[in-house]
Amino acid sequence: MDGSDVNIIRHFEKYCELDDDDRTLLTELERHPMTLTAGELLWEEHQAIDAFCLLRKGWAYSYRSMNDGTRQVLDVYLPGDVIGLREFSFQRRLSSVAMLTEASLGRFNHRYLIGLFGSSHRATALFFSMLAGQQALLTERLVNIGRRNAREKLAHFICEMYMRLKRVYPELPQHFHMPLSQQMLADILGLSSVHVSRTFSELREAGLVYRDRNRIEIPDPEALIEATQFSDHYLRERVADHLFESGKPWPETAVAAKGSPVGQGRAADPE
Amino acid sequence: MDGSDVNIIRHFEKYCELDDDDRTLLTELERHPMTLTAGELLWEEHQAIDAFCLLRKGWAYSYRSMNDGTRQVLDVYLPGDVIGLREFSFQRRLSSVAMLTEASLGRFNHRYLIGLFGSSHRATALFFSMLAGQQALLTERLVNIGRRNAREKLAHFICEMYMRLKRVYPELPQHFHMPLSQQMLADILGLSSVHVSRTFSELREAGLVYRDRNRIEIPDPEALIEATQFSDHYLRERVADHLFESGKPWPETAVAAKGSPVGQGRAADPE
DNA sequence: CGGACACTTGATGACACTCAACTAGTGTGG
DNA sequence: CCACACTAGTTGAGTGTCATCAAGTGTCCG
Repeated sequence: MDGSDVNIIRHFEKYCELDDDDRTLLTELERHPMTLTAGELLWEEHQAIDAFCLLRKGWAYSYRSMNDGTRQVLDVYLPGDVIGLREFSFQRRLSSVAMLTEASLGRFNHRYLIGLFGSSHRATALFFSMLAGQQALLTERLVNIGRRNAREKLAHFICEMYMRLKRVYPELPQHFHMPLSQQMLADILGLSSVHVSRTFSELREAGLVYRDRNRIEIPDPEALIEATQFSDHYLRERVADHLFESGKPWPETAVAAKGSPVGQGRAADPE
Repeated sequence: MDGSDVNIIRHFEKYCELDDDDRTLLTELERHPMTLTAGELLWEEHQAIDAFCLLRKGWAYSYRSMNDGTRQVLDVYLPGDVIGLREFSFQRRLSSVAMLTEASLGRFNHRYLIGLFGSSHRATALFFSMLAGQQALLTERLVNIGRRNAREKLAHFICEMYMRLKRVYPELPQHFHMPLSQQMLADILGLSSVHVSRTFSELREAGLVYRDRNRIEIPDPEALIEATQFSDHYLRERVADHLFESGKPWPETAVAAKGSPVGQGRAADPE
């Protein structure tokens, strides 16, 4: 289950190879963890920015509150995720962050991050990669909210969580704990909580997803993936190691490729 | 008008201060531009990734195609924007990119970017900042699509474009050229083109936005901003210069702040 | 002049929202 | 141990926003 601790450094190495110096630099992130309880706020929209956080244990989420009292959840964070990276270049928080469970967090600030830029290409690439990965999650959620119906939205989201959890906990069985109320799911998916309830009933009747309180069971993952047309492309970020070998960079060697689209002619491999 | 060229380096300096070496490094990006015509594809989803692009002139957009033939637009790029950064750590394109107008692009690859990580903290921070800024745009669009009705969606989007254009072209008057068909707007906002048409009529009747083909006029920007509750927080990214001075980084000096949320007590200034 | 394309307008219906009543589980206090 | 409150979720009825389909207008362009 997800009570077991995640080895953060080992988790990072899924994104980008690291050497011993990198690892030493990054263990700093875990030196002075703080603990928050479920429901507690990490920070709120509009506050001055003074830190980023590495989520070591537990679940968290970020959200924007609307004037009419509704809200939109932007991210759900799992152990190993870095919170607040997106606000790197802003003066004030763009979203609030709160805990979904008891959680342990390591803090670090801009100077640490910029110091990292100076100390290690690989660590820099790692953070760049994590930011890119979060962005990929966001674009997928955008598609989900903009272009799918309630059933597809919910099924797709559950698929995504399943896949993300599997990445963090490779041994994850076909049932798992997902500490998200139906109201929270509604805030994530741009639905009403009532409709989330109905949609769960639909998925249960279709035999795709069973739910009991916060326990989710996916009897047949393949079937769910098929039903939602889920593709995990956007969850497979990894910085190829050979990129760090010194090689010929563009644009120095670029041939002016006037009029011919980049990559045109290189057809996508059949998956 | 937006026919006039944007000085890219000067544009970058709005995001992060640069020294002469940084500027020299970055001018490389413009050395071998390529030109694409309106409608032309830069790349397609699932293709192998071999480059990023700096948009020097013109407009572009990225999108995801759905199985049912609809699509979701993810970004609209303006001169000075970097395209494809989000795919930094992926093997294949997550979205297709096409031109909205004739456009000029500078290409660069991973090695150039990673080389930059080694050459300049400031340039690294600049790219980090651009990635963060694009993510902020995405989160705002997520809120827009998830939690607002058609009228608010359209008005908010027009506000956003107006503000973004003003950042690139400070002299922008209250009317401007926006090369987006109603179908395209529908694909951006998660609506149907028919409903976009109706919504434009509504905005016209409310006296908020007048439209003639691709020309948009905002007679009273203040009124529109007020009506949409628009806030430009998320467009104001900038890396503070003092962060580059050597100072005490966390987490080395972090005091374990057990149980007390980061930033708690620092109330947001009244805006 | 004809055809393509972008947009407009009307009619109809589906999907999801709101409101409201109800159930089940959980915690609290007497 | 039971009464009560509180929360999360379920279900039904009525409503509304927006999608879809279809017909029609205007403009551009050869």
